[in-house]
Amino acid sequence: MRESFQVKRSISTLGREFFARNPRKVARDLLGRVLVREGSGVRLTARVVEVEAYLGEDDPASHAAPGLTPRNAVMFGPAGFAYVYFIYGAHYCLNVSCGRDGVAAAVLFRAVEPLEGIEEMARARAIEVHGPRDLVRLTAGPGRMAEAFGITRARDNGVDLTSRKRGLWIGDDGFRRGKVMVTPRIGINKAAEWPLRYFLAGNPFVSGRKMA
DNA sequence: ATATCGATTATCT
DNA sequence: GATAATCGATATG
Repeated sequence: MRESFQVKRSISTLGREFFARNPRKVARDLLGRVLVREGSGVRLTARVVEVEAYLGEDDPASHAAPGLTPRNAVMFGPAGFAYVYFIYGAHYCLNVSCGRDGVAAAVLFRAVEPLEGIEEMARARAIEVHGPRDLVRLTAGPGRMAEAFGITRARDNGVDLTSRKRGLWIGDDGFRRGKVMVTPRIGINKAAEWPLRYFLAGNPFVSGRKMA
């Protein structure tokens, strides 16, 4: 069977070494990878199209800026683990820890493009998907994609995203990303100019401004 | 298309 | 007691 006839490609996990690097590099290389939720019912998969790097204690915008606390502990630990926080009394957001054990760093997942399990995601979001507009609103934005994947702090904070054991992981399906755009991060007041937001140029599921 | 605003709570000062 | 890595609704051009 020729490659072009293949509909579903197998997905391989990303190893610890992938995440144990500078968060800027991890952020850029995460674009085009696949977020997977499985283990209870239908498998959910979605392509990562927008992320932001958070540099740790020296980054005023990072939750790690005040130093180690119970909330941000995962970011100070080894790379490849889920840091989930709750914000504005309403939304969960998913990050993955990066860099060296003992040094805080993370990448925030801001938007994904749904691949499998769209009906399940819509149910989790409590919205109906009819046109392309609704589809974008399903997973474009950190709070939205977290809700679509049923991510909560109680359930997912501290989960090892390099392992399939807990049913939430990051994989590679062989997709070759196109052009990457870099802009300042969204929704922050401190260090607002730092160019640490990365997204796939032209992808409709990217949230916020789509120009550099 | 851009702007402004309210909701709602875990977390830290 | 103030703040926040957001979202959805409403208002206006």
